[in-house]
Amino acid sequence: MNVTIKDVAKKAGVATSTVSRVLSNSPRISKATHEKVRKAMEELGYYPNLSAKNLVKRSTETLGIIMPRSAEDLFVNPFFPEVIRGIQALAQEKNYDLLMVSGRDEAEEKKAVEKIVYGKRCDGVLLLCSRTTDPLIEQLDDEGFPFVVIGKPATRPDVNWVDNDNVQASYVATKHLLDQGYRRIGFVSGSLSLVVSLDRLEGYKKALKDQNIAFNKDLIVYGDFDRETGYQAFKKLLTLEEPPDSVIAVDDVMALGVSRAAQELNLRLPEDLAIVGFNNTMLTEYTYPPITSVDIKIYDLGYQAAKLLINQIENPDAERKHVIVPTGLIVRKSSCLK
Amino acid sequence: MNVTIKDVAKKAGVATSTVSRVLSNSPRISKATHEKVRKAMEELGYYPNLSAKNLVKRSTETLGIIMPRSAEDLFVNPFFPEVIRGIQALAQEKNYDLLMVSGRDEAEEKKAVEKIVYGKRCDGVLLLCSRTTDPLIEQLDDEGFPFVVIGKPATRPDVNWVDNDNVQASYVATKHLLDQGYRRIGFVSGSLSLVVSLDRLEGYKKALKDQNIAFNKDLIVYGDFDRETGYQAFKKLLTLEEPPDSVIAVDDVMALGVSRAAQELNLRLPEDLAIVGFNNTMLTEYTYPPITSVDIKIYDLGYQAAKLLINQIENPDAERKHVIVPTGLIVRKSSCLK
DNA sequence: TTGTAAGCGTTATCAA
DNA sequence: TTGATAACGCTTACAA
Repeated sequence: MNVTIKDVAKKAGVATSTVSRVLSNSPRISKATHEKVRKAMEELGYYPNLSAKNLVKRSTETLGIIMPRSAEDLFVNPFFPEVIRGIQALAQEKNYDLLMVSGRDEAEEKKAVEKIVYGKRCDGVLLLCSRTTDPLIEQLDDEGFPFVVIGKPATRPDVNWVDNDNVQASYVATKHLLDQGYRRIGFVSGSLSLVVSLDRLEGYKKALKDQNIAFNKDLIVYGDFDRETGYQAFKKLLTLEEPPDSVIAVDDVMALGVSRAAQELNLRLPEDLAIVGFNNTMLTEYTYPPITSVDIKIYDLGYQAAKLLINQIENPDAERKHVIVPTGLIVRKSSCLK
Repeated sequence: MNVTIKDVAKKAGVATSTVSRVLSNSPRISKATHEKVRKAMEELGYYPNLSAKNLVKRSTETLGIIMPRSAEDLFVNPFFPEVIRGIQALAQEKNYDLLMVSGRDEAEEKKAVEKIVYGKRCDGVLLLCSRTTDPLIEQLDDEGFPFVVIGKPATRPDVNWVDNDNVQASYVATKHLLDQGYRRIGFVSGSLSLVVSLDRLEGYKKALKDQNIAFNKDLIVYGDFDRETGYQAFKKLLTLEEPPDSVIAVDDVMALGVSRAAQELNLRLPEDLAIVGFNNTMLTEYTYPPITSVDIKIYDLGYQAAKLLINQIENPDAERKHVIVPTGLIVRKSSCLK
């Protein structure tokens, strides 16, 4: 049989309310009874039933994480585990649990999210990037349910989000290549329907402009955040009359594809071609030479997102916030002539 | 204000128990009232409160996933996201939610697990491999709480687990190299305190024996499941008077380290050196040439583990089970002369 | 087929 | 500083 607060109360010779107070470390309790009750709990092996607690407290101390829908997003890109780590770190600190939600398609996902949101199984949810245009955002927003998006949403930029300054980050990356003497910088972008692609392209343009280098749209190619399309994108760049002397890819995975293509063609890195990626995942070390990458501080993104979310949960009237996580450029062999 | 079962009952002009029956699709309910109640729910925007349900049903339809403790395990090795995918797939099917648990150290983790287990926040837990010698296993086992380990535990091999036949898998990998004509096969192992390392070594030995090739312990070196130690391990093999003509690494990450070292030394793959890895992660495609790897079906491991766990939860007297997930060898360029 | 009412294990209010 | 007791929102005998 299960040991409940009642058993503890009986054993300690007090009322259940007293046990409850001990449980929540209420100050209105004498040291003596506190000890007495603690001892009874110990002896009986008591653990509070969280469902009961949640029911009456109308909160769960749980954050929902809406997972990327596609296997690729989840699996191929090492972004995901790292952002989870950051989220987990804060959750741990604040004593929150983490619930993972997913669905194979939009309908299934919607159902799953509604279940935990309206079912009050969590107090707020985190939306991992890649879904910055998700209808879910609007639904949650209209509902007034606490949530935070990792990655600035295109449709409702006024909701809570954490993101990098991608314009700035891309500017720095581009400037780095220019400083190294590269002049024809190819740009392997993701779909322009993603804010992140647009922003990074903008930073790239800005850096060129600052150095009075004309923007050449032939140098912009598009991939899909996977290795294969990075590979293809670079091959396309090579068909240009004047191929690039360097490449920025908006994701390490695509940068890896570029590196692979370059290797197959016996291009020397960085002499014949410099490569810069984004995200500073461990993938940068998975090729030779290692790849320079913009460190977007994935862990911090997760950590800050969780922090913001918990803050919103605990202060319902707090105003909405946008958190910018600073980036850095990690220079490695692939772009470093000197 | 929150809409509850009472509001629905009132609106539909029935008792709360009737609403509850509709909710659980009880057959003892007339079609007419069913419709009536459903309509009321619809109109009021009713969603069942899961805490209340869990409280009375004494179950949560939630599985706990005990995450790897170290960031490396979680992050560096792509095993993790893939096994989660498998778990998630089944959870989805069976309508279970997933709770992630972690702790930075053993004490913290223990507390977190106890909280959700004794707090009845989940009905069972999954232990991800890498912890096949965890004291947690014994604790949960003694407690009689449903759990499944991914990876056969060293200490209590009689608990529920799912794993591959690693002896067999390694046998096949070794035989493949022998069939290709390689004779001096280096073996980059993980720590021999792990069952998986022992098993894979055994399969290697067995294959050699079957071909009457003497086992040479100098060809066995040890790494730590990361790229750097794979790299170092291979360098060590090269100091042998007669270096290997091929290498099996018990993990793709280490195989990648070997590949890197070989590349730096201008060894041609597979002519000068063949490489075979384990796990068939996408990393095998991240180097040129792509690496042959034993596909241990990570997704299936997760899927089967969740299946076994849910079965144990729903049939408490079911006997313990060990599930073997079949492996395959994915031959790629790194080991394929022909 | 439906309704009544007693829990499930907590917290919170109000008295004492 | 403590104790009764009424919620919290649901399920489930038992009765009707």
